Amino acid sequence: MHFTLKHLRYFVKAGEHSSVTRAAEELHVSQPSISTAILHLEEATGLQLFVRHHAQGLSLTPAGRQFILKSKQLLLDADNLGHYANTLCTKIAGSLRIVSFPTFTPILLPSLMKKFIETYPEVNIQCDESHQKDIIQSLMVGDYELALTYDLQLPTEIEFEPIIEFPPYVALAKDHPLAASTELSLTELAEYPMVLLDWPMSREYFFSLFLSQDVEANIAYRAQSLAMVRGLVANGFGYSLFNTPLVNNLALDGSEIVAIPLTGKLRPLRLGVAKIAHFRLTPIAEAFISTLKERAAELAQSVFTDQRFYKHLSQSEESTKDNP
Amino acid sequence: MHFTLKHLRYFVKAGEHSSVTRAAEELHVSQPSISTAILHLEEATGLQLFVRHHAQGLSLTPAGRQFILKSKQLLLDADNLGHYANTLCTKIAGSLRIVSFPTFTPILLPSLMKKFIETYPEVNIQCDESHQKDIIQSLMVGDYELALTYDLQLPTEIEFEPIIEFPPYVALAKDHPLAASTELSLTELAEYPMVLLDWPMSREYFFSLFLSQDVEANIAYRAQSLAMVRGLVANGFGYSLFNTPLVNNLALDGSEIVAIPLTGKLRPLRLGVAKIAHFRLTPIAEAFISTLKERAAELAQSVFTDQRFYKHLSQSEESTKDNP
DNA sequence: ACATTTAAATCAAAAAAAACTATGCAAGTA
DNA sequence: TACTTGCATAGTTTTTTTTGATTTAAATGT
Repeated sequence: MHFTLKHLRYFVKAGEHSSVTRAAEELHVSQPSISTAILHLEEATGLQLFVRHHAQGLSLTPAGRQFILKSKQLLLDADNLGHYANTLCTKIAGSLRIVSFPTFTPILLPSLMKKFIETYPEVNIQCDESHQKDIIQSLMVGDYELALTYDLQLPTEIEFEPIIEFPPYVALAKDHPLAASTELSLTELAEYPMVLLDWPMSREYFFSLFLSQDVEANIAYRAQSLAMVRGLVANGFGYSLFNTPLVNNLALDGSEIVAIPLTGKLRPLRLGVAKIAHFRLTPIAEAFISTLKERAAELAQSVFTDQRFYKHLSQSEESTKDNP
Repeated sequence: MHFTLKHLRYFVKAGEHSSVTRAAEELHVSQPSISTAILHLEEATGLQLFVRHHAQGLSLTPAGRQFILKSKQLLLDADNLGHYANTLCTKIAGSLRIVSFPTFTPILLPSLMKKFIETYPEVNIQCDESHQKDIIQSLMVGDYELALTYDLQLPTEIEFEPIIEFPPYVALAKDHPLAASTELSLTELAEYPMVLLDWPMSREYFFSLFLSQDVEANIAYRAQSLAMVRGLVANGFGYSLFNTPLVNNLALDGSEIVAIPLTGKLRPLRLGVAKIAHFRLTPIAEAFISTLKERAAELAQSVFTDQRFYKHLSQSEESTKDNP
């Protein structure tokens, strides 16, 4: 025989008042409900919890006194669990786990997380990086509540809300023959050697761009990291196509890169938040999304704008780097 | 909306197995039971606990992962409460509260408690002293589980099990005119001054003895403590009637007392254990009663026997005190 | 590509638990 | 002695839980 929290609640109230009737009043139930609950509990525990006094209530036995203490504690714990659940789903406190696609993560997330933590200091953010397939997989399994990624290869079970649009652009070494162009087409580029970011989803995306222009890319080098692609481009191994803003035009070895806009109708990449469809987000996640939107708007006004069109980028580069 | 321990149990099992079906199997309930319990819990907490996967179970959300941890803890606490109750009503460990009548308490209890604690070192005994009225009162209110007292003035709600019988005897100063008698009757004593232990129940008992012999006592002094009665008797203020064995024949000031048996049909006092009728005793109390019975048997073979008949007492006194 | 399997949600019906009203009973109170 | 108090019990009704059957939708196998 098992006891329930309700049994304990009834018992504790009766014990506190030394009265079944008063417990019933206070709990807004009938007197027999309390009475039978106590009987049940005595049966379940094998303890005699009360001494009954005719016409004047009841009083706890020594065993009952010992048992009521622990019972109160358990009820408190149960209430706390309820409150905890409530906190999890209403208060902006606790922890948030997100995954993000690696290209823009180091550009976007550090400042975003900083801003978020300033507003909600009680939140602990864990942000991991994964490729699209793993992002989707771990979202589905519940390892993360949210993902920041591109709207590519998403299954129908994943809901996507776009935030920023990134058109592709060309990245060249400063001394590349085409480095002085104000804009370029994929057709013009095709004959030059290209450095490819050889990641599952990115690879297919770049190929699709060339396909849409009916040309074929001349892949000279493949690299497995963005830093390596930048390094190869800056050192003249070829051009490359990027979507995420360049922001900083130096490769890790200090050599310079130039960004040039592309002509032609090319599908841009849309960065946004992905989550499981019809998934009820915690308020932490909701808050994170709105902070992200604010931050995206800010960035669109500053660094990202310069990047999106070559003019802006070159202006900012000329003013920031070449002039002084 | 409230959740129950059962809901938590179902949820935790499902979470542990990432499967409603397997949880149902393990808990020997149907699959819909688990399913609805989880739904209910999600409703009650406002949390999305699981991500559902068609045809391959479900997985905990980050919030669900946080919630399941605390849920497991609460379930453990609940189980522990059950075990605790079980311990209280089966294991000889914990605490025992008893009351005892003051006349024999300092003679009987110290050695009895020592013996009991040696066998059951995990028990903590609290033994208080009270007069009969308070003993009964506090038993009824559940302040104590057991009482050690005499079978006098007990209401029907109190169940009494006799353990030892104490006939009354006379206590005299060593130099009292009657000190050499081998036995005495109340009629012989009546003319001498008597020292009365002036306690509620004791008083009535001693009077009833005289009443049964159709004589009246000559109360010269009244005292409110046994030690004082012994002192007065030893210093020649009068004789007194005792029931509890003398054991040690010295008053607190070192003067000596002599014990002499009484003739005539005199109601003895029966010492025993009292508890509320139909009250389910804890195993600690049960164990205590059997230890008490053993100890009573031992004492009846030694000190108490010498006391009950004057011959034995004087022998032991002569051999122990006068000879060396 | 289609059938089969897997596993959760849903539905309606049955069973169990809990609640209520009314009543009984024993002791205290007027 | 009649009246009140307060817990226990009985019988009913309501609510909750459980269940078997069915549905749904994705994964798996041929």
